[in-house]
Amino acid sequence: MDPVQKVKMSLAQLVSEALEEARGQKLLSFATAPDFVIEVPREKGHGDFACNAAMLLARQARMAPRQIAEILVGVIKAGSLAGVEKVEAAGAGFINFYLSNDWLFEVPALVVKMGGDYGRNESKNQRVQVEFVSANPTGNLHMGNARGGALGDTLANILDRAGYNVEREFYINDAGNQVEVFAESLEARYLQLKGFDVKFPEDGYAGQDVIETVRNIIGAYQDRLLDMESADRRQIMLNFALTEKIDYIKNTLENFGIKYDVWFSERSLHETGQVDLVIEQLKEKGYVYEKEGALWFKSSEFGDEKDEVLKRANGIPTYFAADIAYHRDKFKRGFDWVINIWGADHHGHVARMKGAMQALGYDPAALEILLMQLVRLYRGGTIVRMSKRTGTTISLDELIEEVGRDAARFTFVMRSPDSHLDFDLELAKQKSLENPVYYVQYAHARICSVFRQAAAYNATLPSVDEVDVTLLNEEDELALLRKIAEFPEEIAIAARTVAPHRMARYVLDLAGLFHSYYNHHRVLNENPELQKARLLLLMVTRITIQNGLGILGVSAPEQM
RNA sequence: GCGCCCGUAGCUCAGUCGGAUAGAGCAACGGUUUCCUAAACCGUGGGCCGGGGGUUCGAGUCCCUUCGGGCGCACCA
Repeated sequence: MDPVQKVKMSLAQLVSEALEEARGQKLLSFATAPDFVIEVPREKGHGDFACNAAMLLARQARMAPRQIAEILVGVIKAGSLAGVEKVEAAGAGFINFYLSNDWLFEVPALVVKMGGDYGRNESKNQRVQVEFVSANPTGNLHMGNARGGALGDTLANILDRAGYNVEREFYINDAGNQVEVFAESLEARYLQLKGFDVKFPEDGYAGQDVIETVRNIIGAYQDRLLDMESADRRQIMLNFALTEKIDYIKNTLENFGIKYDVWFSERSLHETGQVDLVIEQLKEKGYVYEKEGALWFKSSEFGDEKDEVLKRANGIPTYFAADIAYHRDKFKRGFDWVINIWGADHHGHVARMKGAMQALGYDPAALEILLMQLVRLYRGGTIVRMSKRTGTTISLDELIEEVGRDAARFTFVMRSPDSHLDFDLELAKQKSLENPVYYVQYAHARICSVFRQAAAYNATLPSVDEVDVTLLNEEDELALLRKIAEFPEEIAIAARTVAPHRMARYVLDLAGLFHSYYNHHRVLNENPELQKARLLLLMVTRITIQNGLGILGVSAPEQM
């Protein structure tokens, strides 16, 4: 059980009882008990935990918060809860609790017992789906896809540890207009390579990688595509290219540490008639009208700026229509929570997609769209311009090649999704404590190094029951234990607030506390009992760092 | 023009439901050190949380307004 949660719950119980007691003794008068919280005060001088019940009750009880706090403190029996050493009213009306360190001393045994599962919250019996990257299978993966990948996979890991049943999904945009253009581009390149003077489509895919793909097609088909109806030729080329591109995407993402549970094809939605079906459903519900030959969805009724076309005048459904069918399908699959990670340039779609779900009778709040801002690449101080025209664009493969998967993943999740990300390639490669990834990994390696050193002295790692954990009474040691104790709660918060970057910060903070501790105290020392206790502290620090890095998809090396 | 996101220390950024004296890293300045993993460690300075108004016991956080930056506003995706 989450150690912090455990303490908070017993303190909350204490406060609830005090409230009832005070009401019973006619010291306070209120109808409903306030929805107070037990929190960790920012200031150390304000105790270990604090409660805001008195402030929340002020209006109802018609009494100054400070006075209420004092009444409650008077009612709480000092010795009524083991480990509570002092309770006092403070500040504007806080109730501060000062605890003995006993609750922290329970932490190491718990961490050792749970091992790789330390941090995991109880099962929620809820299914959540995270859909991310979903890059067009018409080109390379770029930095936006990379950030989305790191964020999505980390978020999925967080949700998993937070007790959800998680599925990762990739939506393959293998239908629609862009795919047509892609096919035309392939055909044009093919004919050009075969010596025909055909002009390349105006908005075609002009990248070098498309030419590569066409070379591969020629390798497979030689001249056999020449004497063929254009439509047939395009179909063959398209199927080949999509397969190749999807394989490429799959491989690259696997190199990045990402494995999907489901690869969902947009084309399948069209083929099974689900796109037309969903348009019909919306029509029946009265959210569709015809204008200038096209079918429109009344998204403006759901807070969108304007209505949106579902089916063009030429009879072809839009991407939006397919996307509605897709999201309907997600809900039909029974997910309690559906999360999408989109680039901020798609924010305009949020309102209408939620609106469409609402129109279909689903809860729009169950659809969560995490928007992420764009990425700017730097090399040292100078920005790396990402231009397809000049060919200076950096793909995810190249990034992994240059800085490594660990540094790339960490850097992408380090910042809040809604903050622009400056990715410094030089910093990410740097082997110094200034590099955040290195800083955290080094903490882990350092612990392993101490263990190796201990082994060289013939000191084995202690088992929990042979250690007197109360010897860990240095400020630094207690701070480390407290941080470790907070890990499960941190996971819960990161999940609840859909904030993958919190995990990176947590692990940085933890590593910082460890480095600082390491610099001040000898683990391997002349006092055998103290040495055992400190080795145990390092063991649980290591487990927590390992688990944290695991969530981030970053390796925890034993040596650096 | 309308909508969304951002604006916090010199720089890059944190800051769960509103909580007590707003934090971290880097840079700057001062000092210590060569010790289980390596130029590391300790300390100091630095802020009208873009501006203004409001809500309340209490606002970086919520509401309104204004300024600045990014993005979006197709029968593209």
